[in-house]
Amino acid sequence: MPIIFDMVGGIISDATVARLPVYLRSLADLPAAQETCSSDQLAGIAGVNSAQVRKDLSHLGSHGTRGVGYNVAELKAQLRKALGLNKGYSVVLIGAGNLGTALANYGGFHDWGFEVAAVLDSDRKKVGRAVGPLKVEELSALESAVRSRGISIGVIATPTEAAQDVADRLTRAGIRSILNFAPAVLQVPEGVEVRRVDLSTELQILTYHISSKADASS
Amino acid sequence: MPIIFDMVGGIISDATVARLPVYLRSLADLPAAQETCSSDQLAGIAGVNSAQVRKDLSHLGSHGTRGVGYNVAELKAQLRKALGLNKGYSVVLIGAGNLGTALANYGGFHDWGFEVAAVLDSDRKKVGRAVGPLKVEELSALESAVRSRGISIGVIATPTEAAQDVADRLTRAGIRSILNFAPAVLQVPEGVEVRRVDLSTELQILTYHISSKADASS
DNA sequence: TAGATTGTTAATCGATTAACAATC
DNA sequence: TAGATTGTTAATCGATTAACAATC
Repeated sequence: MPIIFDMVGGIISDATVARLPVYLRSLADLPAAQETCSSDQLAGIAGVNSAQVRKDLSHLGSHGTRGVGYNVAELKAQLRKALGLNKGYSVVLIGAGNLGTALANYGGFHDWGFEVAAVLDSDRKKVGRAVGPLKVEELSALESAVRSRGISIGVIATPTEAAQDVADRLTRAGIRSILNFAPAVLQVPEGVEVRRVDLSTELQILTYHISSKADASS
Repeated sequence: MPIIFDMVGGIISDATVARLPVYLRSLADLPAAQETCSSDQLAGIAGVNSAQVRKDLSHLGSHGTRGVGYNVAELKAQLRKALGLNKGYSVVLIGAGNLGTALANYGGFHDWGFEVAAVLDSDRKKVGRAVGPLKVEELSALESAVRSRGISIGVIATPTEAAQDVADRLTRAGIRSILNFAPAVLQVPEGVEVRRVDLSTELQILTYHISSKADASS
């Protein structure tokens, strides 16, 4: 389990880190005029316990005001800073199929300072095709693209069979952060972080609950 | 926290349920000839502790054989059954943009018995457009589609602003399981399960680690 | 039998949350 | 001041895992 030292010298757990983007997102749902926000209100929007909000935010060295709450603008800035969103990040996207194309065109990327700097595909037929402002490149261009364009994040949107090979290439090129949309469980060296986003896993978790509710009521 | 009774009358935690699809997926990575699989091997592929594998599988009423391991085919069948994958599920997809189209065309759906039975969009310009074997329909067709086509799962692939309204419509139509790709935190009534899949959240978790590693080494 | 591996217990570990003193 | 809300402690709760008897 990765343990990261925060600014105060303590630790921020994975669970807390995973909630920070949700808080940031939740703050956007507040009325624009609202300058201050209580842990209770934020908890309501984010769907968590208010003590948890306060505890999570205390890791940021965030300073709310007792009796008042958190300054919304300040809190947003602190969350952005904690998440490292003050820098820009270049992303390489591998796989220019349906999903890859959708991801490359996804506007939400830019809002948080992410830029798709390269789209690669091993399929010769896709190479050269336009994807947003980019052209699909050969997969063999991966290493040079990563190095020359300062890419720090790899997004895998290939078929399952290709995912492990792509992950290997990414780690060999020095990438330490991978977002994997292929329904594969990747093996990567120590120090490389993989986040797996899998549509079928999510659907299967839903169906588990559907079918166990049906069982319970029969 | 939703607590579900399993076949043995005990409970299966959310964490365990979330690992079941990963085990199922991991079994596919075994050599085709391999008939039996130990918890240790499965743990290696799935990236978890072997005691956890055994504990998780024990909830299924699964019966491995001491000294031998788990019968692969049998275990697959048990996982599928536990996840409710023996039934088919009809899915309504709302939002026929880049992501929605990619999801509708995603082949992995079918592999697990999911069928996209309707694609809806509130944008008149998209209505009528072909998406795979379907035609995009008006959002107002939601309720009748859900009822007449036996739809039990809603997938939201709309812009953020529209997501809450769509969630409201889905729950009003009787949907109890929602997969939400919009970067919104949805408010839904008790008993409705929402799973949120958010690209920017995932990327932000990655950047947290990138930037905190950079801090630690400076 | 000896070796392997499960199923399960008990210990550990970590995460959540209630509660409340501090304080705006 | 009185009311509100934070920051933090301590209690609870739950999840992970080491360990090992059971047993193939």
